[in-house]
Parts: sequence; C-alpha cells; structure tokens
Amino acid sequence: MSPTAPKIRRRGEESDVKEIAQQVIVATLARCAEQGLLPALEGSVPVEAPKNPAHGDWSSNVAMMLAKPAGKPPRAIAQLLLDNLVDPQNAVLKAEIAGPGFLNLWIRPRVWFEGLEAVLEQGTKYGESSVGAGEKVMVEYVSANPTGPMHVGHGRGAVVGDAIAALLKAAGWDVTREYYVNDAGGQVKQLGRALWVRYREQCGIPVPEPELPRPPEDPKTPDEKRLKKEWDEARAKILPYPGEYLIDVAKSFKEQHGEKWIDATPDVQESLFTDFAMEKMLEVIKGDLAALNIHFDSWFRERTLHEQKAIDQAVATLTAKGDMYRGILPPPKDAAHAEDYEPREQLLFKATAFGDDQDRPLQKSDGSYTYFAADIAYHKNKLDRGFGWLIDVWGADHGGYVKRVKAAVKSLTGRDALDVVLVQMVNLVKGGQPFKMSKRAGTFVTLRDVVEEAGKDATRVMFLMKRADAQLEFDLDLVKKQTLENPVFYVQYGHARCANIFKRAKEAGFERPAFDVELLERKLTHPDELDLVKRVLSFPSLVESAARAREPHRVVFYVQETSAAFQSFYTKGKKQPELRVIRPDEPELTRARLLLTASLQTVFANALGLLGVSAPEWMEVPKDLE
RNA sequence: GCGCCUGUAGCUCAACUGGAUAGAGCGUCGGACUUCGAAUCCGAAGGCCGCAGGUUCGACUCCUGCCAGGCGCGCCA
Repeated sequence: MSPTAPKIRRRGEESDVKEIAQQVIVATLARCAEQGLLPALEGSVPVEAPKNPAHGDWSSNVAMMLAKPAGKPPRAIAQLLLDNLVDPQNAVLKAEIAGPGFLNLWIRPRVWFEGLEAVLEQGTKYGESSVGAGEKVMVEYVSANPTGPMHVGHGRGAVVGDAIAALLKAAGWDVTREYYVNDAGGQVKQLGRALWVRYREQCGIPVPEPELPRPPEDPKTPDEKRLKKEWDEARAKILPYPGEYLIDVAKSFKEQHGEKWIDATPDVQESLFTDFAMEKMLEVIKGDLAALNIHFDSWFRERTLHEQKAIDQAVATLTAKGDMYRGILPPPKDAAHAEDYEPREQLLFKATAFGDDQDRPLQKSDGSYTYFAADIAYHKNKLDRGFGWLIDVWGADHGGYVKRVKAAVKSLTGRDALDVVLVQMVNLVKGGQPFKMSKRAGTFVTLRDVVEEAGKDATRVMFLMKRADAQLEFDLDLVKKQTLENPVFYVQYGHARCANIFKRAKEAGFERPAFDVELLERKLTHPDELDLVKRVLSFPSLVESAARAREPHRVVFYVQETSAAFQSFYTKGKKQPELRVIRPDEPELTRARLLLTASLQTVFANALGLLGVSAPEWMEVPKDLE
C-alpha cells in the first residue's frame, strides 16, 4: 500500500464508509466553529445515503439546519463548509452543493473496495454488530392457546416474531424467544370437556345433538338465521372444540386409559382430560412451528404464575406503588357489551396514569383474577428474570390490549420497557377470490397444510414481504406456484446464481481468490461494479435499522434490490463479453469479479439466514417452464 | 360512540422515520439467447401518495378535521 493511499480505520465488525463521511462533516463543522465562521451544531450530524445516485454517496443537510442559528442562507453555509472541508484520510473524491443547500460527498472507490475485506473476513458473521450491547431482550410471540393446530394467521406472527428475534440477535442483543402457554384459563378447560366428549364417542357413545330443531345448512330468513345461531351455541356447549383433530387425541387417550373415565366428573374433565389434550396440542403446535423452522428457547406456562402466587405479588407491588384502588368503572361504550353491565366496585389498576384510556379491573365478579392480572404478573416475571427490553408480538385482535399492558410495565419499571408489535390480519385468497374458512364446509386451512404444500421458504417469504402492521393478502395459489410469479424464487435466485458462478469458475480453473484491494481498484472499473460494492457494504446498517425498527420486511427488499442489481450487471455480459464474471483470458479481472461475487453471495446468504429462508446452491427449473 | 392499524400504479406492496424527480414485483404492451443459468435482462404505458386544511426552506412521512376498510371496547384468553 502506498503511503498516500487513503487508509480507513478498521474496527473489526463495522468498517463503515458512512462513518468516514460523517467524520469529514463533523471535523469540518468543528473547524468552522473554531474559526468563528459558524455556530456549533447541537445534536448528531445527519448524513444519509441519497436515493438518487446523482446526489453523491453521502449527503448532509447540516447547512439547512444551521441556517437559522447562523443567520445565513443554507447555500452560503454549505459553501463555507466546502471551502473548509477537513479530510485527513483523503477519502472524498468530490464534494458539491446542491438543491436548497445539501452538501453531497462522493467517496473514492478505493475506500469502498477496502470495505470488502471485512465482508470476506467475517463471512457468515458479516452484518452482525454490537449496537444491542448484549442487553437482554425477550421476544415473545405466537403464544396461541393450546387448543388446536395453528392456522395461517398464527403463522404470520410466528414468522415475523422469529425474524425480529434473529435481527435483534444479529444486531448484538441477547435474545430469548419465548412462547407463553395459556394453560390456566377457561379455554383449556373447555378443551378438556371437548376431549371427554370425543373420548365417549370412541367408547361408543355418540356426541349428543342439541335438543333443538335442526336449522337449514344455508339459513336465509332472519328466523332461520336465529335458529342456526341458537343451534350452534347449544352445540358449542356440548362440544366446544368441534375440530376433528381431537378425535385422534381421544383415540390415544382411550388406548392409555381404557374406558374407565366414561363417567368422568367435570373436575376430572378439567384436569386429567385438559392436561392430556393440552400436552397433545402443544406437541402439534411444536410440530407446526418446527415445519417452519421455528424453535423457542423457552415455553412459559401461565400456571406457574398461579402456583407461585405471582399474581398476588404483582398486585402487591402495584399497590405499594400506589397504582391500585377500588372503584366503579363506567359502562362500556359499545351497545353489545353494555347490556349486562352493572355498576360494581372492584379492584382497579390506575392505567390512565400511564397513558391508557381507562383504568382496568384485575378481578372478576367471582373474585378470581382477570387475564390482565395474570399478564401483569407474567410481564413482571420477565422483568425479574433480567430482561431490560420486552417485545411482544401479538395478533391484531389483541390491539385493544396494548395500552394497558404497556401501562402496567411502565408502572413496574418507570419506563417504556415494552414494545408491542401488532401483526395485522391475514386474509386468505384463492383463485383470485377471498377465501372463507369453514370447518363445516371442510375448507379449513391449517398452517401445516400450507407449509407442506408450499414449503417453508415460500411461506416465510410471503409473510415477511409486508410490514407487520398492514393487512396481508395470503394467496394460497401463489405461494404454491413453482414459477417466477412466486416471490420466493427471486429472493433465493441471487444466491443460487453466485453459487453457480463459483462452480463454473472452478471448472475454468479459478479458486476463491484472496482479498486484494489493489486488484479490485485496478480491475473493477465499471460503474455497476462499484454500485454493487456499495450495496454489499450497506448491509450492516440495514440489519441495524431493521432490528431497531423491528421490521424484517426491509431485509426482503434489500435482497430483492441487490439481487436485481446483480442480475442486471450479469446479463450485460450476454451482449458485452468483456463484462462477464468468468474471463479465462483475463485471470486478474476474473479474480476481481469473483471477489465481488463472493461478497454478494455472503450478504445474500446472511440476509436469507436472518429471514430463516434457505440459501440454495442451485434451483431447479419448474416443469411448466421447460 | 371511543381507541388502535391501514388507505400510494390495474393488483400486491416499498419509500432508509422530515429531504431532492414517490419506487419494486405481478399483470399489460414492445424488445433481447449458437458461449458465464432467458427461473434472466432492457424498454414503454400506468400516480391529485383517500379528501380538505395546517406546521416549514421542504410533507407520502408530523398536527387537526372528515371519508373508507380492518381489529378491539369490565368478569374470553
């Protein structure tokens, strides 16, 4: 390396070109402030990557921000900065003023190429950082009641939660993935009752019909509709979970216990039968999750809270803080729920003091705790286990619950230690039409059905392409298609193409080359190549921002865009052979391009890894395209 | 009635958290393979960013009010 060559500071994990640009601006501002040309800038110095490449590699709007305090027009300030630019590393190729007063910087290619060394050195670890500083964070997701197999909507929460956890881990947090098992409420008791009914069925006692006139399958008149509703309700009382999956559970219960529980008391139904059914359901759920390659570090059972008197303790803690009182709640605003309201003094949590719309009850009229009380105890338990940051991934149907739980956590910690990611509803689409699931019509689609037919990669990509807080159309046909309409192919294809290039290169006698910045600088002179290098090097900051924002969809877009840029360059080699990656007549050029290819393959593999999508070496052509 | 989420190209969605000319995929139309994978690429058409105000150098982004869709609204979990 020549003495005059720009040399960048290496900090192991993030040799970031953005840092260099930022340092230039910071140093320049400092010099201007010293010389009394400009007032000092409060806060951090904004440097960002413009969308439009004509605006440079990095752009800063400091001149606009200083316009008011300095009492000078932005462009004049930008000129001042330009005249006093401090660039000890000689990293800046060009700097100019543009638009209303942006200061745009172009960085020397050499500096960019230097950055690739970290990519190749770190390999599978490239993109990781330590911004999380090892802080313990818990990501709780899925937490579906163990009363049946998972449906497609659960799958979205599962995949999004899993990807968020992976992102945070990559960004340096100490992540624990936890599933909260609601094994204490009325729903699992009903599951036990339902199992008992199915068990009796196995013993030859048919499931009783409601003692009501049977309504028509397709009710039309209001009378028929009312009749059907009543019948359904009566049926649900007899068999709260009508799904066929309980039949298998009943068979295995009978195998194990024989017929001695035919006349089991309700107590036994809600203990022995409940526990048996629930454990089976948890196995089913674990299997559903495993099919998506999702594995939890911890399964936390609500019952442990009750056993440990944790709810009493949590209430005591809130009481000691002065956030509990006895009072009467106003009636619900909505007519449907106001009907059976009666004013009653009860134990209330002062949620309004922490941003909720209403204070919230912790006890039911029979004196038992509400679900919310248990949830407070659960979140307190998480905090007690040393997690400084809690992330809950919930379905949109729990949206009304966010404020009160955040309020409780704020009361317990004095800060906003809980973030809730609400995953909006999934609307199934089939044949271009909204697809309504109906158990009776046999059109109930489980998550497992989809994963088995479409594969985990296609399913995960479908869920991860969109922001969690937007509703999602899940196209049951599209996710199964083995064509390029299915987004999963393009997402994976960039990686497969890189892998294949190395296969071809080997056949042509090229091994994976060692890093050589001189070689890169000398040989990679095409603008597309430098553009690709920049995209590769933006990966760590992408991971960091996606992690902070808890938005895994950004990673999908990154892969698609980077892949598109690479394919575009690659295809130019069809018409311009001088642009091909493998050029047996030009070994140096080939080696340089293989270095670029290797770095691209690394970011593709790492990005796919964050998404939990496999990175194939080769992808078969689907039959209908041959 | 109240709270939360959403409204961007024909369809499905982005837009780096206030930046410069709002971008992709699919679909449509038109092009490109005797050689590194055409599962690809190039180009075109397609937009009052739901509507109306406001904040400022600058708004898809923030504030207010409407309109539309979704979710929820003590003793379900």
